[in-house]
Amino acid sequence: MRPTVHDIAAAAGVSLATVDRVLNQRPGVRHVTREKVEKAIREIGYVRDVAAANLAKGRTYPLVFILPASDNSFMHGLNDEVRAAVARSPVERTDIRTLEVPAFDPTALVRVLDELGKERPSGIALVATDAPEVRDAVDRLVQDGIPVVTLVSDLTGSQRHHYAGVDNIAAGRTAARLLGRFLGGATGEIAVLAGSMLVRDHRERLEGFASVMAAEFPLLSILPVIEGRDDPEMAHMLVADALSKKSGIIGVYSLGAGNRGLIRALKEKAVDRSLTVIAHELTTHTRAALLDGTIDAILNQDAGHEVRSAIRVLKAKADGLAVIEAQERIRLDIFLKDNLP
Amino acid sequence: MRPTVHDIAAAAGVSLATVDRVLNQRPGVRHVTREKVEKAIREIGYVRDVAAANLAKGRTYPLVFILPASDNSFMHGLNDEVRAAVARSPVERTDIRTLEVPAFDPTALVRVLDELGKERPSGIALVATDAPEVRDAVDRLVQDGIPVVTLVSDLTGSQRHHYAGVDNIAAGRTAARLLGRFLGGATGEIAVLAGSMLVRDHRERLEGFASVMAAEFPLLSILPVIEGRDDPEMAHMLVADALSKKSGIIGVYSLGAGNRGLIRALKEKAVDRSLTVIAHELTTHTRAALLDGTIDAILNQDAGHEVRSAIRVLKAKADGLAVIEAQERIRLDIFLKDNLP
DNA sequence: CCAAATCTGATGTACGTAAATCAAAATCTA
DNA sequence: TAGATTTTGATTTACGTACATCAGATTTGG
Repeated sequence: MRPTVHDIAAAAGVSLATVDRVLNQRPGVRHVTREKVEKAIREIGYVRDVAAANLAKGRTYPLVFILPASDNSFMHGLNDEVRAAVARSPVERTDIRTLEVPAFDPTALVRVLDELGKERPSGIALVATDAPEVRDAVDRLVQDGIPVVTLVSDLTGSQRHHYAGVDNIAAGRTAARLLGRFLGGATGEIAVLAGSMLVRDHRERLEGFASVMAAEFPLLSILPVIEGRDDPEMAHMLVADALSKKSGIIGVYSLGAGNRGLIRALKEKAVDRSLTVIAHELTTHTRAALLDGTIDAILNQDAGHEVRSAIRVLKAKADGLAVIEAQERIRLDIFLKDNLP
Repeated sequence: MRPTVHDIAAAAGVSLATVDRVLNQRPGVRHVTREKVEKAIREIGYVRDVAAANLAKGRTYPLVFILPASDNSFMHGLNDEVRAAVARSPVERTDIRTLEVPAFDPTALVRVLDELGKERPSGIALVATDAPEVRDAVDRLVQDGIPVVTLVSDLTGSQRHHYAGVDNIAAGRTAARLLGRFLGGATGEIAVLAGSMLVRDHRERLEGFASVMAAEFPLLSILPVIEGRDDPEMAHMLVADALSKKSGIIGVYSLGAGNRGLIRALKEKAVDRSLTVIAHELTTHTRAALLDGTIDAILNQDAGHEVRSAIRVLKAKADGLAVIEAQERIRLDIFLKDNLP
C-alpha cells in the first residue's frame, strides 16, 4: 500500500498537524522538526496523492491560451483543439480561457502578458512572437512563479518552462533531404514560400533547409524566399508569378501556412512541369493536394497533441510535479499519400 | 460548479442512497424510480468524479501485459516501457504484471489467456500471435467483460476493444513509396527481409509494400522474401548470401527485427554498391546506421506511446469511459538522419 | 524563574463518492 | 387486510488530503 500522511507522522514521531505544516510549507515548525519530517518523507518514499489533494482543495487549474488572430487553417485547427480541451475541462479540473492577439505584434502580446501577471492564473500557453520585449514579459511571469509554455513557436533565450512544438530546424533539414532525394540527381532551382521571417519557426525551418541543401545537394539552388504572410491570396499571386518567370524551378518548399494559394498556383501553372513539392501542415487542402499528386509530402505538427501536452505540462508545473519527457516531445509527422490518418 | 450526487438526488426527488444504487447498478430500485434518476442525471449533466470515486473505492487497476519472449531490441524496448509504467503505478493507481510467453506460439498464449479469465484483472494487453484459437480466447475474455487491447500486432476478426499499434499496411506502402522515390527512375531488384510471415504485422507490411511497388514502380522487382526469424545471426547470413548472389539488388526493405545482422551484412558486402535501404524500428543499431548512411530511412512505432496508450484505454474501458481517439492513434514515425529524437 | 513567544498535538470538518446498515414506507401476495 | 416482500430513506464511515482552531508543551528572553 502506498504510504500516506499518517505513515509520515508515525515514522517521524510527530503529529499529523505538523506533517501537514511541513508538506504545505506553513509556518510554525522548528527547523529540526521540519528536517525530521522531511527525512521521514524521503525514507518511506511518500508521494502526495494529487487526486485526493485536489479534491480536498476543490482545486481547479485556471489556464490561459494566447493565440494569434490569424486566418489560416492551422490556427483554426489549433483553436478547435483548445475548444476540445475546454469541453474536457470538468473532468480535467481545468478552467481554460482563450485570448486572441493580433499576429506578429509584440506590443499587443506584451500588454496581454503583463495583465495576466496580475491575474495570476495557474498557467499560460502562448504562441510566441519572437521579440526581446516578449521574452522579457514572459521572464517576468516566470520569475513571478507562473508556469509558462510556448506553443508552436518558441521564444529565443527566454525562461519559459517548456516548448510544446516541433524542432523546426530539424523540420527544415528533413524537408531538404526529402526534396533532394525525391529529385534524384537532377539540377535546378527550388522555390521557398514562407509566411514571415519575423516568426522564429519559419526562420528556423529555412535555416535547416538551406544548410542541408548547401551541404548535400549542390546541384539544387534555392531562390530568394517568397514571403506570403501566411495569406492564401498573397501566396497565390507570388507563387504564380515566380513559376511564370522562372522556368528552372523543379521543386517547391512551402514552410508556412497559406497553402491554399500555393496549391491553386501549382494547378494553374505547373500541371505539366512535374514539380516536386513539400509543404507544412496537414489541412483539408494540403491533404487533397497530397492525394492528387500536387504535393509529394507534408510535414505536420499535431495541434491536438500540442494543446494536450501544454495542458499536462502546465498542470504538472503548477503542482511542482515531473512530466514524462518522451510523452511531451512533439514529433514531426511526415505524411506521404500512403500514411495519412 | 460541477453537479454532484447530491444535486441528482435533489433534482430527482429521491435520496442519496437511491442515487447511489442507480449509479452503481445495485439492486433494489423500482424501474420507474431508476428512470427518474437517470433522467435527472442526463438533465443536469452529471459526470462522476472519477478521482473521488477511485479514492472512495481505494481502487487500483490490476493490469496484465503479455509479451513474447523475443530477444530483439524492439521487444526489449517494449519491456522497458512497461517497466517505466510500473514505476508510475502508485500515481496512476495501476498494478501492472508482465507475463512472458514463447513467441509465435498460439497454444501457450491461449493457455495464459484462459487462466487470466479466472483471475479477472481490470484489463489485459497482449502482443497477439494471429491465430484463430487466440482470437477465440480473446473473444471469451471480452464476452466475460474484461477489457482487452492488442499491442503492436493485431488479431484478425477479434472483438478486442482496441489496437495499440501502427497501421502496418500503411507502413508497408509508405516504405515502398519512399524507396521508389529515393531510387528515382532506376531499374533493379529489391530484397525484402522479414521476421516471419506468421505474424500479422509482418504480413501486412509486405502486402502494403508489394501493392504500391507493383502499382507505381514497375521498374523495381521484389525478390522472394527472406525470413530471418527476427534473429540477427540468421538475418546476417541470409542477407549476405543474397547480396553475393544477386548483383541486381539496388534496394532493401527490412520490415521486421534483427536489423543488427542486416547492417553487418550491408557493411561487409555492399559498401561500394550504394544501396537504398529502409528498415523498421529505431534502435541503437539502426540509429547508428542511419547516421552513417547505411540506412536511408527508418520507420518506427513508439513503444512508449503504445504502452501508455494501452494503459489509458484499459483504464477507460474498465470505467466505461470514452477515450480521446486522436490521442490513442499510434503514428508511423518516419526518421531520416535529420529528425532523429 | 516567570512571562511571553514559539512550537506542537489533538481534533474536527470538508471535498465527492462508495458502501454498508437499519428503519420506514410502499407494494405485492394470499 | 394481515403479513411478507420489495423499495426507499436516513445515516454513518471511509478514502487521503487540506485547513482551521484551540489547548498544551517547549523554548526563549529578560
